[in-house]
Amino acid sequence: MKYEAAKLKDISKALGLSISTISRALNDSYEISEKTKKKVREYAREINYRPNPVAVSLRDKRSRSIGVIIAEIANSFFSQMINGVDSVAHNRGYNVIITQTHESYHRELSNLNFLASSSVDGCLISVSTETENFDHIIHLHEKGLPFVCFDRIVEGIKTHKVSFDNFRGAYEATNELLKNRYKRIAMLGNASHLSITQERLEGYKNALEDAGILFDQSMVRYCLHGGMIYDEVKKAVDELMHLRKKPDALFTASDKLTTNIIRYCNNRKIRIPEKLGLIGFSNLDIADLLTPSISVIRQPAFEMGRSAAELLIKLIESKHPPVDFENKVFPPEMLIRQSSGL
Amino acid sequence: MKYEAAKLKDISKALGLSISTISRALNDSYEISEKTKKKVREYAREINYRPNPVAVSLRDKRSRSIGVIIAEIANSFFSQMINGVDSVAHNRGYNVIITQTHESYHRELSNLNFLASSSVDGCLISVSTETENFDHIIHLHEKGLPFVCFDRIVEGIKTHKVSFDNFRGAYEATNELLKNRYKRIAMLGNASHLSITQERLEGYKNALEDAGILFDQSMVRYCLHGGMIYDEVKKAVDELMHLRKKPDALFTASDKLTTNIIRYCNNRKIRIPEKLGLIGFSNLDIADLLTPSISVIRQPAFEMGRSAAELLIKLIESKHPPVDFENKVFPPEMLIRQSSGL
DNA sequence: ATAATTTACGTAAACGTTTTCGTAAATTGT
DNA sequence: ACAATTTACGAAAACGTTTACGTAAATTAT
Repeated sequence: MKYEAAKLKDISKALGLSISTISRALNDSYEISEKTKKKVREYAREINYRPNPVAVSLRDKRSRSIGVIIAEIANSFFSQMINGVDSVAHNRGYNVIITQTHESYHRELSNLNFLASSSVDGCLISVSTETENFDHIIHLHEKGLPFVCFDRIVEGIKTHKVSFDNFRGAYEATNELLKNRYKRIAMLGNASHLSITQERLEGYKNALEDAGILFDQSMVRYCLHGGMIYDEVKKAVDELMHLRKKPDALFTASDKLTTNIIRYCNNRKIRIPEKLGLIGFSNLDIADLLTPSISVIRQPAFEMGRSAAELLIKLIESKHPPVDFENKVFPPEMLIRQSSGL
Repeated sequence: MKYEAAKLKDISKALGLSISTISRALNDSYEISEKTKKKVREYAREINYRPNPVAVSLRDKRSRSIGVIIAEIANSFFSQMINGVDSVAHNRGYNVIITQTHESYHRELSNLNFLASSSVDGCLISVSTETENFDHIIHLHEKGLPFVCFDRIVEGIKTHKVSFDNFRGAYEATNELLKNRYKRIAMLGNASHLSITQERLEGYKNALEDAGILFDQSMVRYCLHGGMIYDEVKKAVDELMHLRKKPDALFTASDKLTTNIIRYCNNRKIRIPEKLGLIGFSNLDIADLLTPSISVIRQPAFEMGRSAAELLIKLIESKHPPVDFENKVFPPEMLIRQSSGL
């Protein structure tokens, strides 16, 4: 026994009216008498009729669903962001289809094709760390599929963007360490070609510069997988720690990097903040429970998700392509705790 | 300019063949000559044709999508579980639509209606803490919508279930505390009517009993929101801590309860494990990084997700309703660390 | 050589909606 | 009283597939 929902035909037969009359009655058309409307509405409610969204999608050439492409659900930044997306999408009657790249370009490609062929009305995308070429996205965008980029920004695409003030976050974080008299501050970044990595690097550089400290390329290391793979992080920090002049503080430029550095220091018995000052990007809501509590740059992920979803839906529902595009930049929330100095 | 995907008609016109011939060629029908098939396939590939899934859904009366109802995405257990669901669903060509209840019965109801009317082929559900009546689920299930229950089990529904050995997890956790010579072990549980809460309570009780300790009702407290709301947790622990004979150890029966207890102890400067032994359910992957490191009962969330998805898809794709139903019970992974005693 | 069968394709219906167009019946206007 | 208009509805097409059915042409069988 397959699940069968009520349809217009059922109401039509039951009331001896045509299908089109039923449809119009339920859509409150002026062409239908109040008496008929009432009768139809009552019966529809009785059998719990809901328009079949698949049929409506086919007819309207829109599915009322939006696709989301992110790296990992099991990442506090993204899961909070999805919450934001979800909250506005559901309110506006849109379905959300979430796909993960796990930081793989290949999966990003296949997810994107999947979403496009699934007739989503638009797409929210934060590219994978592996993605260096944006042709797949630009191609679909040019064919008319609405996109909103968030977090990791795609170059060369004319659309709305929701991003974060990575420069300022990194600048203030570095500055916090400087203020606490750390002298040799290293930076551990995500994949070097990502927009966010470059912006964070600039913030870090500028803070050093403003403090009169010479920028030293050897104090910067990148992790292609954004900190997901512990061994990659370990290798990078090991290198830093074996420099002739090793760092006395560390700025970590992603969520997973921050937690894996803490794991590293635990393993190596490196005391934070005495031996190594630490401040990093993180949206983990228990960063304050660690010992020492971790100073973090927090991103307003939920609000960013809301904003991205709103922009996308606006794009989808507008008749004409907008003349100019918004670039919403969210400010960092600096949560200064123990790890960045006492 | 709206996004327009290639369709059969485009190929049909281009090659001067009928739409049905194109369709059959692409579906490798025996009725079409190899020569034609080749020609069609090549052109289809050239224009990147993909069948419109909405049209296919309407035709086939199935959408190749499954709905998931959980409490919170931003909860490590659920996000890991979704990863598992996602991994098998995508392999089998199914879409995953995730909805959150935020532990509200009302939202569960509306999400379920939304999914059912969205023509999902089946549903994976872990009920909200507020849900005490399962009629909405049973009703849809009786109308033929396939369900698989996981984690929090629904009573009175004849279908596959994917659960966790809550009894054993609670038993072993309590036992661990007993082994370390804690005498007055309290339990902090999720909403009392949930299946998981009752099973965990039984495990806790049995461990006490086997150790010859009298079960004391006043040592058990429940949090209706499963630990989501700090004040609710605080109130419950405050009560425990103001008992004449206050507990010397605590068993927390959910993810959020465990982290919020740690927050409570931090605030109140209660030393773990000296003043209060602690062991709890948690799937956080940084429980080992806290000081002290937290002993946890870990649930194989990813595997549970995979299993649930596999069972659901099997249900969806089987012609006849299965004669008997599986009840997969996953064993706990006990990660004993410092918080439960030295 | 002619009948029977197979091959290779086209036509049309169906899935459940919405909407354009058409039209009897009822109402209004003069 | 008759024309003009409005009211209230039905028939049918369209969205993009898949597939049952029909059928010329090609092949095989006798």
